[in-house]
Amino acid sequence: MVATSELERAINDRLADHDLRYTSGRRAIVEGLKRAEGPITLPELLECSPDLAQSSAYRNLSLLEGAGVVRRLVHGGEHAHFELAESLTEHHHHLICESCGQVRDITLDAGLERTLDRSFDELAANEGFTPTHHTVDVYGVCGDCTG
Amino acid sequence: MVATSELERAINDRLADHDLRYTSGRRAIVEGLKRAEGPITLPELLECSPDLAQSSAYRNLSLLEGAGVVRRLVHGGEHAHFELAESLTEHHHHLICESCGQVRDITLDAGLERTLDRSFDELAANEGFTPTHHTVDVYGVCGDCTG
DNA sequence: CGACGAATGAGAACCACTCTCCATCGGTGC
DNA sequence: GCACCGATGGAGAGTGGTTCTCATTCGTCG
Ligand SMILES: [Mn+2]
Ligand SMILES: [Mn+2]
Ligand SMILES: [Zn+2]
Ligand SMILES: [Zn+2]
Repeated sequence: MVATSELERAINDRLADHDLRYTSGRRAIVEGLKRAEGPITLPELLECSPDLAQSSAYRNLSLLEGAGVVRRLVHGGEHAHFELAESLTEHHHHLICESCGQVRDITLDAGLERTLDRSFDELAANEGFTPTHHTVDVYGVCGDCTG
Repeated sequence: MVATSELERAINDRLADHDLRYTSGRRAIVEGLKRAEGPITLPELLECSPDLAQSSAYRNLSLLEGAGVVRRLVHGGEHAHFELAESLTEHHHHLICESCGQVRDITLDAGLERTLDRSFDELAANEGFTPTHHTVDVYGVCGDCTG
């Protein structure tokens, strides 16, 4: 799930499964998300690919989300953030700067992830809840904002 | 931080610190949040206290949030959810139903919380990030929606 | 080429939430 | 009680990120 051509094929397959074409506009979005250091907002995406139309970018991000290619992160800030879906990259979590809104990826120890999953399964079972996935967000102030 | 009168006093103090009065409308909001089984949306809050004006409720929720009395939870759904701040209740996390949007509280084992905090401190230090708090959200389907 | 459905893009619409503005309230000093 | 004044409430307008509309363009398959 890491080699570029492999990733392109996986994306193509998921789009095909949803009767969607892998057009140049969609490819530009995926390229923008790949090039980014972490999750980015739509304005940031347009900045890096200025020939994308805003409405098309939003529409295609939603379609890509539905096809399991893109993940949307919604926090308190003004814009949602977008990144490639975990199934195309790897399971991870986020540092969120409460000052500038920047989001960065972090990866927890595999053992800790396993402990968390066990704990969630147990808690959820007690509530009649069927868990599918989880998110861990660490809020604070990033290095840029600390000065 | 549990006895009702103690809680009322704490809320009063925090409001006073922010030059805000503990008025009947704000008390109604706090009562609604206390009565609720978990985090609720503004429409749910108005349903339970129909004489609140929407604009006043939103304004007072924001003021209460600023005063550290209320916490706002923002997920992907259409409405934000509101609950009493953790410093007035206790640190906990959330189950989120992806079908109906309902949010329920869960509490992790204290040892696991400590492990998480250590892990976050370490990860954040490597990134020049200063963590202040964290959230853990477990997504899935609730019992009501499973049938 | 011709046809037809999918995709695009400019702008309108949506809607949760915030702001504006004025009436009212509540405390303070006289 | 009364005048004053900042805080509060309520109705409605405004904001802005995101989604929808619809006419046009594109891709694909005969
Ligand atoms: Mn990420
Ligand atoms: Mn909660
Ligand atoms: Zn920052
Ligand atoms: Zn549900």
